[in-house]
Amino acid sequence: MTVRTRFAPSPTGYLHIGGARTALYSWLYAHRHHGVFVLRIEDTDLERSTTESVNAILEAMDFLGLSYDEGPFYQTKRFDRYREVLKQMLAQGHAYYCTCSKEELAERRAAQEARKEKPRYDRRCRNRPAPADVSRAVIRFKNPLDGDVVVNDAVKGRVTFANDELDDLIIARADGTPTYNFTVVVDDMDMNITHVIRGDDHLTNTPRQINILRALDAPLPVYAHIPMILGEDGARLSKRHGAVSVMQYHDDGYLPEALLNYLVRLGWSHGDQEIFSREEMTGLFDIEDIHRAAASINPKKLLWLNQHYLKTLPVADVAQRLRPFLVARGVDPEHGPQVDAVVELQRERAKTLVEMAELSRFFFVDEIEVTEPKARAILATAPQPALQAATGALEALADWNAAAIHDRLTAVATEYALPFGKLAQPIRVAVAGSTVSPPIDTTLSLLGRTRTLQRLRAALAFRAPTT
RNA sequence: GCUCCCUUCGUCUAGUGGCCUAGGACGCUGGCCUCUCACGCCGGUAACAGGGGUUCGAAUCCCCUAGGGAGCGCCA
Repeated sequence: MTVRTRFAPSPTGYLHIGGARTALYSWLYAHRHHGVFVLRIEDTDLERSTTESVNAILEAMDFLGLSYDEGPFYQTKRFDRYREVLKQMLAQGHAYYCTCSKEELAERRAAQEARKEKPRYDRRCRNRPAPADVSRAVIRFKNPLDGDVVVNDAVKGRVTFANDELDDLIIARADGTPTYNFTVVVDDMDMNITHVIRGDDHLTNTPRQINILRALDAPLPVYAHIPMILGEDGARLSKRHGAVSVMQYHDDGYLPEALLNYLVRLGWSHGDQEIFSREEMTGLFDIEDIHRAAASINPKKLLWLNQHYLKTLPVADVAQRLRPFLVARGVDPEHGPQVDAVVELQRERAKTLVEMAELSRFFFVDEIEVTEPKARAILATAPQPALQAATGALEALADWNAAAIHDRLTAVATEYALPFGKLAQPIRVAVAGSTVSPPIDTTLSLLGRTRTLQRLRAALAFRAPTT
């Protein structure tokens, strides 16, 4: 039997980090077993579902490279099928019409809560004959009254629920539209889903779904309820916790490789291994190795992984991804050194593409500004004669390369009895506009003779009026 | 309130009765390297929620307590 997994988001917002991990695990499990990964959009809540959300989710899946073999299927396009199953269940006595109004239900619920009871439907319509007018009635599932439902969860183990804890849930609204617990069951059945991997907030829904599946005489899938992801402070993830949207991470300069690696390790492990390529995780992933407890997000570790991939991915690849970030900062990547060479230099000092773009800006613009007070101070107190000598020496340099530049600067420093740093720092500020840059020789060689000399002269002039 | 789930360093985790005076990673931190910032390398810090059992032996098995989480919708 081929493994078939699915990811079934509801389009009521963007794809966040928790959903992405659920999708990843389902994707990995399907690929690991040469199975099929299905994408299904659960949009039966007409009020809250939007096409913008659908697009946002699709975009995020694409960014992460979580391709689906089937779908996206939309539940709103399957209403005929749901109606058909509803009709069948009614006919077979597995479901019944209920005419209790929302208000009545709310009243009874409040009363139950006041009595400190578990709020649940009292089944008063269960044994009544079907009402003549069905237009305002909902349809409820006739849950078994006694016995237990055992969920053999692949992550949590054997979990038992008593049927008398479960009430008769609504499977179709008064307007005829089906509800979640019913549509998942029908879809998982129709789509032959063999492994349901989802957040453990669904664990308590599972016995109801199993009961419906049994009423439909359908085989049960394997369930794997993975723990939730918590925010940094251990509280449930929410929009208030910052960049939880996958595409926000994209915008912040994170690589999908890093995100995937971070996510796969959040709740799953393979011994002490930390770094997993997509191929490795696909080959190694197993539900058995999923951790049972909730995990808190650790942004610093994600950052570390991101830099790891910036450092180890092919230079040309990183350069290609850096370009849009340069452009977004008003920089023309063609108006300066080879982006590949810049990446080579910056990737061990930047943790994100955003940071890399900002650190590299000075290579591509015509005019730089020195705004940092510390940088300005260095220019103001620079050893003028040495700086002048260095400018001259560089101007006279035959071959403009890092080694030659280094030789000259060392010679000038020695001549003026300066530690190398005393000469390198003012030059650095002059050309990069900052106290921080890659090594001065490689920086100058990449920047090019013209821009280097322009900026050195500007720096000398900057000092001139104040002397 | 009821039902269910969870509990190893700050965080992610290894660990499935002796290999554990509990390992790795991120972070933090001391040092080395050094023209700045980084990278890299070497070292340090820090945990089995608590209490009872079972056992020759328990992070690992059982029970209780505490704490955290989820569900209890004509949301998904």
